[in-house]
Amino acid sequence: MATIKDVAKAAGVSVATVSRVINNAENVKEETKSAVEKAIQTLHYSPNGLGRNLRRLETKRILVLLNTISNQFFSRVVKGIEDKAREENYTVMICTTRGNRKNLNDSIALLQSKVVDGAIVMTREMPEEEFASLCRAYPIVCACEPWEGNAAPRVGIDDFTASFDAVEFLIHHGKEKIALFEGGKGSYSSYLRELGYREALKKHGIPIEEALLFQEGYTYNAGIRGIDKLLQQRELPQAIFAFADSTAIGAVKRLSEKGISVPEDISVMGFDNTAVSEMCLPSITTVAQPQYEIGWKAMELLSSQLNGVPKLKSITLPHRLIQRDSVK
Amino acid sequence: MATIKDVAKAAGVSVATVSRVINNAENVKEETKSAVEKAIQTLHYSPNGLGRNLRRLETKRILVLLNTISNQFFSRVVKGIEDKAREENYTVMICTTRGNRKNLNDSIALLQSKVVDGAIVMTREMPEEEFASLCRAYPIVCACEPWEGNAAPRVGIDDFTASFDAVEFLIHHGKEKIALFEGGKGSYSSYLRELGYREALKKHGIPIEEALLFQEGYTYNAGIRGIDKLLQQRELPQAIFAFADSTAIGAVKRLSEKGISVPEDISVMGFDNTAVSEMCLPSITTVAQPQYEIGWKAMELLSSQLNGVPKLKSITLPHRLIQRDSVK
DNA sequence: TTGTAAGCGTTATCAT
DNA sequence: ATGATAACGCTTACAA
Repeated sequence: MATIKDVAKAAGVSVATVSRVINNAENVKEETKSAVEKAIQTLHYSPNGLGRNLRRLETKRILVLLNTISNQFFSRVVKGIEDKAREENYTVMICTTRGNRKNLNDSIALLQSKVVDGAIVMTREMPEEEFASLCRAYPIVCACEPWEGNAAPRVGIDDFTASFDAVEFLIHHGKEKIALFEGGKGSYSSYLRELGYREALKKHGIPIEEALLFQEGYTYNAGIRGIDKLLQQRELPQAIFAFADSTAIGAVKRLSEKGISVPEDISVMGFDNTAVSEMCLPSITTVAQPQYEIGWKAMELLSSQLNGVPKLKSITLPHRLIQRDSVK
Repeated sequence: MATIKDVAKAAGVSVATVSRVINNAENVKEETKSAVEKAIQTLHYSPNGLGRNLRRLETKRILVLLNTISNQFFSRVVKGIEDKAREENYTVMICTTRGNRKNLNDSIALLQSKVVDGAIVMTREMPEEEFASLCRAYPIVCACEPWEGNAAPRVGIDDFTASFDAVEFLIHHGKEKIALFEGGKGSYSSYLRELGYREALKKHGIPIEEALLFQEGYTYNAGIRGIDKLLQQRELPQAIFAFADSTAIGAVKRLSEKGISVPEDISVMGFDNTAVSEMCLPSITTVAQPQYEIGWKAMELLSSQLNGVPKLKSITLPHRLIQRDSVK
């Protein structure tokens, strides 16, 4: 590969001049400029980003940290991040942890070793305190997943209230016995949503049955498993509130296999308003999160942080209920 | 941020020694080593990757180039890539083009500027010849999307035969009038699959009706649009073969809205065997691609290329038919 | 076992 | 308008 030196030699100028041409500096004679450009052409020269980054101590790249990319919900958030990033001339690189601590460490190494300027983090495979100290050390913004700390700003919805609203909606539709398919013990968003559920039932004087709470995770198979457990109980609830659309869809699927139809026999409510929730039959009534905007705002916070603005506050964006066919 | 110099000073040694400690070199006295490690601790030092990469002229990172991450099909391929990459000590970074030429250029810049060592490309937003010259210049492996050139190896299925087999399967189920929901004019995989369709009909002496071929793309909405166009024709076909599961699901959805049920009134066949094809109602009979293995093999080819092995041949992996409920 | 110093490919400062 | 040259942070001969 040709380097800046080769180009300089070929064009009969100094490396400084070549650098000026590459970076569109004002003060280069038209003649010299074209000579350099010609040399660049013939040598197929392309500046080495590592050298440039090293010198400038910035990369104009940011990292998006996800558990997995096979998740419709996050992919829409990423779109928001990407669009805002483009506007600010950042390149977005996505890394996935797949729930694996080693992968997480590798990704964090990208921050430490300055391969990226900052990160937007949507997964939390790390002890709280450790994560907090990372946030203090590097430009980091959290998206979606809430946490108790505040070492980094977070952009997302109010999980408690969103859940509260959804449950109240079900209650207004005459449901009292409502099963919860939650996101799993480790998830703080799930924890907050459970609190919202409890509060809503309490407000309406409905007793809470702990046997109706299932901690199977945010996946499709969680819905399958949840139904299998639920069917072992002696009475079916009137509704199921799943904390992810795919879980809701898994539930609908298993119910239908068992000859129970939604929404005639039981109502099912999802969460996230991902594309599938509209695609499936019946379409899923769900709590919409403004995914795209969450991503956009997160990137906005990160970029201002990278431009020296002191760490900004967290942002809570509005959720809303989407009525479709799975709740009657 | 502390640099290697600061550590050297703090530990009272040279930078070379610090470097040795960082890289676990053999010949460092235990005593010196622990002194350096202590200095690293107190200074919160972490080596700057840019300097290291610049010196080594390699990054141990590879790029995965996708159109979008909101695609179940590709996310499974990426998993295969990631797992193999981990085994070989590479970090995977994903960039998306979103069909935008500028984004593609940004991503390619990562190759040119040596931010990554090589790339696995699954999108083709570029004139053939231009892409070929890129492939000659950098370590690149293609996955999934076939192309006529061979400047880079490609890992994927035999699209022609896969389609041929699927159509013959439909014919064996008594379908003769089969509509095709294709991937769009620009897609070479779609083109090959159409050829497979034509060949299968020809073999069984079934005349081809050009009016049954729809070029709406690989998306859910393509399925919706396809049905709307199809319903304007005077007679419904006996089957629809969609070149993507999500397109098949879109078709099923629209059909059901129009009171036409699958598979009773019409059969629908998908392609890819993505998770949703199993999740929806009815579940979709489809052509399975070994996504995970495609990703794994692609990474295998890339890594051998990065290790100096001359460019290897393309690999064709087997497809298979998955019978579910959408074809009767 | 350790240190010195060159060099990786840039950019930026300071002369000229 | 252009050129020398010193960084940027690291690794690695080569010397000691």
